[in-house]
Amino acid sequence: MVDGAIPTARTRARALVRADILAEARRQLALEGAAGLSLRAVTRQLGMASSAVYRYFPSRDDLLTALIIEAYDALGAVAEEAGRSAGSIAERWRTVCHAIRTWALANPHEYALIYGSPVPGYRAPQLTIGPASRVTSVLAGLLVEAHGGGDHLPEDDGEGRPSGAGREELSRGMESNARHVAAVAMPGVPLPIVAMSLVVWTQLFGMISFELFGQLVGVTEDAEAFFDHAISVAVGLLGFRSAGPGYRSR
Amino acid sequence: MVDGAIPTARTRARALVRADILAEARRQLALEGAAGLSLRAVTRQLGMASSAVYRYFPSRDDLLTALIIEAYDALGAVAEEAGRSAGSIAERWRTVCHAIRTWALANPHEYALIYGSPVPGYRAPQLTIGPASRVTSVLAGLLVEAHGGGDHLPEDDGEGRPSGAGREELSRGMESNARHVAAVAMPGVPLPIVAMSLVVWTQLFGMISFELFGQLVGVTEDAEAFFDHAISVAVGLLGFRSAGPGYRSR
DNA sequence: TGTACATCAGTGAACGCGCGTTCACTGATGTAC
DNA sequence: TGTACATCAGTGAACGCGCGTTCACTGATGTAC
Repeated sequence: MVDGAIPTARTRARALVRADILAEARRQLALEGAAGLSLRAVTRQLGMASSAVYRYFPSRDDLLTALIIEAYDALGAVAEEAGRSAGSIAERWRTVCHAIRTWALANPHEYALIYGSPVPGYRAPQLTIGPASRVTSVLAGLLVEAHGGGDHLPEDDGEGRPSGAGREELSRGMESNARHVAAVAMPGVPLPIVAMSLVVWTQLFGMISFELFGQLVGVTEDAEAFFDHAISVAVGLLGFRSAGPGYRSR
Repeated sequence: MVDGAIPTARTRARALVRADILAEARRQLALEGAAGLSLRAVTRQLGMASSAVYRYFPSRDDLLTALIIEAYDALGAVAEEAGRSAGSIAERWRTVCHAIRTWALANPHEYALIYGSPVPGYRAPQLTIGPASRVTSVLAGLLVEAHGGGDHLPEDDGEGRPSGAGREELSRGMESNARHVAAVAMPGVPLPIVAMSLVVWTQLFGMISFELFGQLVGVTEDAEAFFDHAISVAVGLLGFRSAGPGYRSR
């Protein structure tokens, strides 16, 4: 079918069945996790012969790839929408972080699929790179906006250093890391801030993973309060103008 | 066999075979990950009948539990030894963090087993809690030492607040989290520092997980420099006395 | 508009595989007298 | 020290299961003339 041509009944049916397979696979992923995903179980649930799925996905791995892309896209869309919210950069940063956590809590297996331990024997193809970068692009975009737009840093020392911790010089290796990341994702953002953003980025996902994977059980009873606190710290470290009188989600 | 009695030949043989099974299971875990661990493969490799393993482990899950405990204990031992190194608290903190990362890079599947996405269908029994807390106890211990021992905070404002970021009041929920953690693991450490330590803790493991699980590929070429940088930030946030002229591992 | 042919979604049987676990057994090791 | 019995590590066959993938097929849908 050429782009723009009228789709035939067959083409339309094909798209529907493909969507059915993906939906059922997603459902089973949510119940059992990636390791429990089975082509036979999916087709059984759909009332098809197990061999029929090969008309749509060449192998189990390709189905898994499709699910990974879906997950990245779902999270990416959630983050992008949160990034478009009103408020200061700091407030939008908080909103994005909360949106990511909320999505992760609602879709734990999908989150584990993309941020957990790699599925054994599975190698992520290049296809997943684009969707994977959507979330981080939103966070990077807020930093770019902060440094290109009107929201200046409150205690900027003129060389873009964050206040307080992180004042140290960047090591040669770290400066090279930051330079590379800045070139790809954060043009115009001072390198010390870029470096700090990487620290904050790993903290954010580390915290969410710990919460989801059970490492916080018995440690932080109030996981939401902990999350809020960590984001306050991050906002401070990134030097955003203060978000005003105490942001609280919900 | 009563404690202290002379072990019979049978008892000694039993201990050896049990160790063989665990060693082979560990080897397969390192190659394939937890999902690829199979009782039959283990016994095949050892030249035993597949049913023989049931004399040692009642089920696959019990073998997995033993491996999890082994992994926690191995990492715990590494961290404890690093914690006993010479130097200031800040230097020892760095040493411990590097030891954790080094162990994780050398034993990626073991790390994934304990800090990655939960193994589907497996529920960690209470037995794992003790070994699991060894690593974090080392980190907590350094903080306790810093506040009970001679290493005072450089810019302590008298209420134990870390300098720079994190100056904000703790929210009610976060204060309760910190109070609980302090009671269990960090007696005498001011609550704002306890709160900060949780942020730093999740950053540390988030960073290691991201490195191991491939999320840093194409982002931080020099992962070691990034790790160093993040630890510098953490050391600053926790208010340790400066580690002196630039610690660099290797 | 009608016909002949090409496409292709879906079928059902089969292949070959590996898994965890059970069970009746054998023979060596350990224990009580 | 020797004998009778109990313990228990290890065997090998079997059960029952589910998996991914292949393949020749059928019949409905689409296309070219």
